[in-house]
Amino acid sequence: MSTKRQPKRVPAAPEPPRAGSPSTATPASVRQVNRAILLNLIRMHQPVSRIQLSALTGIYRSNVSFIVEELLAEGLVREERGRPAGRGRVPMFLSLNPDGCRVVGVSIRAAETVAALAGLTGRVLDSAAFRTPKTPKAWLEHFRRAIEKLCGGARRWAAGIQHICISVPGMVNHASGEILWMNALPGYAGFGLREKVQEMTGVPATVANDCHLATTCERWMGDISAELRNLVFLEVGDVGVGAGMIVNGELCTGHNSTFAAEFGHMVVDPSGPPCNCGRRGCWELFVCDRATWKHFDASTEFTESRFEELIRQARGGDRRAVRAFQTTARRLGLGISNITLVLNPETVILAGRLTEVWGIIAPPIEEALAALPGRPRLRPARMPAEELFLHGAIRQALSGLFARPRLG
Amino acid sequence: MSTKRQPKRVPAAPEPPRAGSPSTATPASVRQVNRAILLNLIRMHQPVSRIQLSALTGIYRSNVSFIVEELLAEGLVREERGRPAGRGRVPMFLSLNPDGCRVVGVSIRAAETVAALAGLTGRVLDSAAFRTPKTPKAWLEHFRRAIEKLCGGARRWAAGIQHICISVPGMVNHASGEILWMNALPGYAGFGLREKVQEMTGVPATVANDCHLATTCERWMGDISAELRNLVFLEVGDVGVGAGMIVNGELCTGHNSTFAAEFGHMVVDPSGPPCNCGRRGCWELFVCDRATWKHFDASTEFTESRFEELIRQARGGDRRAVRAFQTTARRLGLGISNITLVLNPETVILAGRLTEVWGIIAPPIEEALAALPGRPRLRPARMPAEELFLHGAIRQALSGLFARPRLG
DNA sequence: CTGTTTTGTCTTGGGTCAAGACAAAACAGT
DNA sequence: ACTGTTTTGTCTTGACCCAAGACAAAACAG
Repeated sequence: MSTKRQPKRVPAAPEPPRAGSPSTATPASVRQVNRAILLNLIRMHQPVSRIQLSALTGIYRSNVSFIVEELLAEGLVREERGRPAGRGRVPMFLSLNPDGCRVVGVSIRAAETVAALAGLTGRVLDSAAFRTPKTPKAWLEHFRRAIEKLCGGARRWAAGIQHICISVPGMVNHASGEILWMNALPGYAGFGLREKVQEMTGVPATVANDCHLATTCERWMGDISAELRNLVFLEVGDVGVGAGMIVNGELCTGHNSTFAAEFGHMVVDPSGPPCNCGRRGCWELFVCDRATWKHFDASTEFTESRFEELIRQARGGDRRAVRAFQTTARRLGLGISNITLVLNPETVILAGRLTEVWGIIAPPIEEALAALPGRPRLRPARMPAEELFLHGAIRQALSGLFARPRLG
Repeated sequence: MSTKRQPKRVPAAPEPPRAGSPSTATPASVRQVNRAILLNLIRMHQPVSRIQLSALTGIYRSNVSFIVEELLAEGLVREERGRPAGRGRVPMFLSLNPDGCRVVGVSIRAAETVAALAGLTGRVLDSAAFRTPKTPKAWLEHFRRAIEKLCGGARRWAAGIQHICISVPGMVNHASGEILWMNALPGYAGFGLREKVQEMTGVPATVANDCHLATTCERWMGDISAELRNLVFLEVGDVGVGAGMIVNGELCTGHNSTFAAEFGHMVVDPSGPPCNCGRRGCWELFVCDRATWKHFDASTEFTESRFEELIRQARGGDRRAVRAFQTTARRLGLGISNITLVLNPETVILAGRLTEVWGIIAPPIEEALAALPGRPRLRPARMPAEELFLHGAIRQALSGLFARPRLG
């Protein structure tokens, strides 16, 4: 009989740390840490051989094999024969098993809600959308039908879904999963979204701010070489600025898990126009799309179609349109300068429709940053904001599998 | 022959993580984590028995004993017989051994430099001061003599000192230990302070920004019950505002380890007076002591003695003096509001001479914060800023012994 | 067909912790 | 004084985890 050691088959339920006491380490936490490191490396380098993982981490060959065996047994990782390259034994290539788990990411927007089913790699397998209703109760009913559609009918109701994460365009309590308020949908304020969704589906759920999810999503998709430990994400919208920030490699959600990075409401001019937050001269009043429109034509009202036309004109080289965006960009530069002085991020990521005229807005912003000591890299988001929110939710729903335990 | 397990006697040299690769966990890192947790708990709860430590952490009795044995062997912890309380075996009380190690904390100020010798508990055993010279070369010479005095003469030169940490009132590169610039002492710009000190003394050294050290010091001294994971420290000085911030339990030093939390240079009024940072309307122009003096009497120059007189008058109830501080407090409130919206800290700590009139400045600040969603606690620093800088340096010099390893 | 190289598996040994038996030292009650 | 109870700490055992290296498998080179 072989004495070959066998990996435990745990369902990978990450235990919450005992409240109050510092989370101590046990021999098992060593495995949790290394396992998470390897799973992340497989995600980033796939397809990858065991020996490459060993070289990347410093973990010994034999132990890489042992941990990978556990991942294979759980179905998170897939193995296939690699191609012979030069002499030597042919390596086995490891990659994430897209069918290793099923999660649902949901993005609530003022007009529409989208729910997407995704596998372990985060690729969307199927999605369902509905007009966002005015009341959370009606939303729940629509959401039930969307989930049924994604799962292939009421029969297989929520079968196999491991986690649901919901992106909310407003302030939420990340800890309790409660919506505190949404500008566009006041009827949802105070709604215990997470609890209701969990009750209905029987699946663990998470609720988070849209821009916070976008921030972690940008990092998730980031370069392999340069791990971003300090970055700021800014989404310029019609009437405001949403934002998220990663400090020392961790998303900042504030001490009571409700908000942080509300850069839009920094006062940059105490004698400026009143903001509906109750103060005067908030930054977002100067840089949102409405403000850009006002710079262009103060006499007519802002509408989406007019703004799109403005973008087209600016791209076409229309002087007045270009100047409107330049004015906004200078004010963006002022605020980003403030942010840089406070956080000294490595990268500032900009999202929103005005990134469609990146060639126009980037120079004035860079100019404002030029004189600063720790000048950050500036770049547009990798995809439109709406997609970032949805993919951020999917990523967050998957994060339990990839997260390292906190020790100490 | 006994098979009793014996603790390794390692000199506790924390290995730097291999650059580039994520730091993996080994069975040894488990011990490092738990050892750090126990040492911190002994510091905070001393005198404390092994059984109490076991209850606080969840680490089993036997293992607490095993780890404590290691700490005793290294001389970091001291054991004494506790008092019998009720029946049962008399517990042994553990506490930090003040003579367990020797470190030196140094605070460079514009006028004076102070060097202090301290033991494991952080209590100052002896100190030496000298006028800060204009050039770093002369400073090094003075510093050598100060160290000699602290060590009891040239004979026992730097003997037994485990670490030196130097607080600098300016911008430094925490990673390289280089001074980038100091407002008050321009001659030091570009000086590789850490390397020079290490060369001269043969002792590992750290160089850090004064307010960053004060920030971690306030946390170190913080309540046992409420571990502060998000706090902001602000020091209002003659001409500027220094600051530090802790996010998710970690000090934020920015992506290139040079600065962060430069709240003083947030622009709060783009049409305000010019700042010597090259921009206009920086916050510190409105809230520094000079600004307060100007609110009181714009016709005469600011001097230290006049400002002290102003404080006395305000404390005495002089209407005009009180109003000058109230004006400053309102502008402080504006900036702290901005900071709150960005960081959502649990606590904001204020230091500087204007905290001597806390009863006058606190209400206007609280008023500005009242309407915010995540209203932070506001409190004055536990000790004068100069002492915080020095004790912060001492604490930082000790931190290697108390820090947990980073895993992942 | 043999030697070399590369990749992965299996065995061994050491570190770490949890669990519980055991010892020591106090008090309570008789 | 003596015994039982309670509390604290020590020692032993077993399980988990990793590093190191022997060994096996599978390719190419000559």
